Amino acid sequence: MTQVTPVAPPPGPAASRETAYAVLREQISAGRLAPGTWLREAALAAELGFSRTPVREALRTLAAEGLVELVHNRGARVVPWTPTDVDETYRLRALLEGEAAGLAARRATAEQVEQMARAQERYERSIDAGAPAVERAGCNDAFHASVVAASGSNRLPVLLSVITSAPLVARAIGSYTADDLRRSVLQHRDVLTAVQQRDEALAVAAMRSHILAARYVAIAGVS
Amino acid sequence: MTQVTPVAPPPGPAASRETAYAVLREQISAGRLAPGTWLREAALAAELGFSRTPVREALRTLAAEGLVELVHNRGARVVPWTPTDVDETYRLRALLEGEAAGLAARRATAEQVEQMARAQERYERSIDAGAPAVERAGCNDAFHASVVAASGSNRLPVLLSVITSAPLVARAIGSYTADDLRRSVLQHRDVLTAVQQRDEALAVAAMRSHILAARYVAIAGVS
DNA sequence: AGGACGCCGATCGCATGCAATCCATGCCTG
DNA sequence: CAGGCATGGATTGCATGCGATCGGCGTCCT
Repeated sequence: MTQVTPVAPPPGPAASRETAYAVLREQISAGRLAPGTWLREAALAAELGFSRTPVREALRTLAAEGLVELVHNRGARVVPWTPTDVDETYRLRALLEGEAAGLAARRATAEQVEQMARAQERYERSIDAGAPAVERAGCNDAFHASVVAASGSNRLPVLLSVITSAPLVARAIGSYTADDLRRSVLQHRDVLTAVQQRDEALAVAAMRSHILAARYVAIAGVS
Repeated sequence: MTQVTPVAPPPGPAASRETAYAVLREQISAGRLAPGTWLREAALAAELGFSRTPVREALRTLAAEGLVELVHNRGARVVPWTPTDVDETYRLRALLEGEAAGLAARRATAEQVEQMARAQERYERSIDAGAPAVERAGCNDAFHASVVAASGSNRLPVLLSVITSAPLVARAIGSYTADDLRRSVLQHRDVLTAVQQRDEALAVAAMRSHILAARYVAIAGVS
């Protein structure tokens, strides 16, 4: 079986469950745990140094997000990502994040717009500096998160977390060409400008086209 | 504390967890467990006749769906539904179910279209027969579910289950006027026709307007 | 009297044990 | 030799116990 990273004993409340969740999610989405791999509670608990309970709860969370599939008395199996899945995910992201951008344009506070602008600045700097893919991906995530936060919706973050596989996006960003990166930056800027100008239609359209365009790179990443 | 229905010992695998989940979800969404109520694992376990483990997992699922809020060392608190929440939920449903209807128009199989037609027939019959609200709501759900199924998407059902509170919808349908019911039936027919005619634009628009219109009744139901 | 500190109870987080269930393997039978 | 069946092992589902942590309340000090 593929080895999962052994981790140090963590502090804080609910730390074991969250650590198990974070480790598994990272390993699965990064592809280190191949699709089809069986994840056994006891084995994971032993490797992570926890008991079965937190591992079990982490697996249930992952199952709710669709990353693994629970089979009674068999264990949890990593579900495979087909190009169709990625396509579907990105289309839904475009729908939901487009809505988020539109809401942000309508009702973001000055503070939230400021947050978006800072995130965008960091994103541009990380690209100009030729930062490693994981850092660029983090800055990209931060910008998207700032838009969702600026939407003021309580449910959009939940829905997006269900369908957005961060490491999948990271892998896609890692394989961006120079042109892809430039386009990504400029599309982010369009979204930012739209929100600053309270241009709802542009905000929706810019975010939608940004994600629908990124879709192709992401699809290529899994096929 | 509000009493939860004591239930008989259930059969089958994972029965305790699923029963606890079903009971709690029903009680919460129907309003028998008032918003703000604290749900304690030990107390629920005692009332339901299970141990804390399945209750605990049920609560985590409910928290993931946003029905309750977990607070460390305090318990789970029933999250209140404000008119704003209902509005937001219905807008997102309109977005997602509109997408579902569009996809259905594009790629539903003959079998799936047949399913939709049957569900619609049952809905119309239940209304003509003056069936009780809970049955009308069930038929309504069945139609919407048939559209989502016809979309062929694996993720739309998951996303919709996260934001759709069935009993909330049921309560709204219970307070429909005769005109509301007629409108609902006719809008369903528009969706069905659109899918049959492979008219994607109409499918999206009809479903969206159907849900956005129903929104006002639902909002009135919680305020 | 007002505020801060410390103790105590309540509650969750995690560990572990037991029982039920399912799959696979090997044997027996036709 | 093929098919069905019984048995054993592996795995999850659930129960329960213990420790950690947080909130509430009383008390003491200022």
